[in-house]
Amino acid sequence: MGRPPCFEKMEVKKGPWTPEEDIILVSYIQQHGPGSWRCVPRNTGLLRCSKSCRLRWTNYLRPGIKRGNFTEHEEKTIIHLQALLGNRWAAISSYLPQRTDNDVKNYWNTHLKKKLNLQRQNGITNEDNTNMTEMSSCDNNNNNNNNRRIVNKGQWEKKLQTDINMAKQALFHALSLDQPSSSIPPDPNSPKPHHHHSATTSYASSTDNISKLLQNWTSSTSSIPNTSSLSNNRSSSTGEGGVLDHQCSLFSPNSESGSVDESFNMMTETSIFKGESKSNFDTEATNNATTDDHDSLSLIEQWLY
DNA sequence: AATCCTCGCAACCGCACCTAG
DNA sequence: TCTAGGTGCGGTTGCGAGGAT
Repeated sequence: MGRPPCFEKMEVKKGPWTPEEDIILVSYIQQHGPGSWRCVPRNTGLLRCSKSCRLRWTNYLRPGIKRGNFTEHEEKTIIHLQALLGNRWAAISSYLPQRTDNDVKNYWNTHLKKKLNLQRQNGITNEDNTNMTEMSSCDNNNNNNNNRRIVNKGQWEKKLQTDINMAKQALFHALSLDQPSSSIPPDPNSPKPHHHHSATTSYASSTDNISKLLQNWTSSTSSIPNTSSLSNNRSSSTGEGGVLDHQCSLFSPNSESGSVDESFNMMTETSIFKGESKSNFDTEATNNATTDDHDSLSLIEQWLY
């Protein structure tokens, strides 16, 4: 029973992705849009499992991904949301459209957790850091609050409960609006809020990662891999850097503009991956976004910061 | 210069949920 | 309604880079 398989089982390759594989995947997604991951390996000839393709796209190749150091703003957001939501990285990262859940998770595990533990041990006193300590004590994996020197348990629980109630109110307010809006963070309790949202939100905003990748690759080799998807791609562009040219023509030239709102506007205007963006964002609804949306968002932000 | 150690990140794995047939 | 494919998410691992010895 069940629906028929999209492709027969085949040998899968594991380990790091090569630039050639990246290009194949990117060019395929350019043509077909993200989704139907099960069919990607068969249609592209990639010897990768569908999961691997999806992961590579969402965590690395997807345009608009911001790499490098986290800002203080982002750090605070993660700390607060982690305290509120626990280790729900997809939900947390949906508040940081330029960051992937994997990035957030890694950053938490490698930096923030350590940082917070250190501060806890040092018995920090300033208010901001105290808040961080309080919040971190909610870490699902760190339930040992034995070292906390801040306030007594009753006090911080009370404070936390107040914070959670405020957040709930803000979220309820935001989500109870009639139309969806890109400026409203998705419901963190929603089971699948992340990938489509963040992917499309920033989709047209930046192609830095892919452009750099392609530039490096095209400069290091004189021939494009001979795959059907690539040859199709090249047919629609000119010259040696066909794939890159194609990308540049598709994506926004304002790759350095960091604004999420700008990115979203660009996305709605120049929607490329129609399947993905259409299913998750109604352009009309976005254009009709009211000032209430902004009020709601600012309420959440007020609480956060 | 060689070896060891630590850290950060990309990728994999397994589970849960959703959905088409 | 049941079943199996498809997808998303969180935890974990493995590897490479850089620093320390």
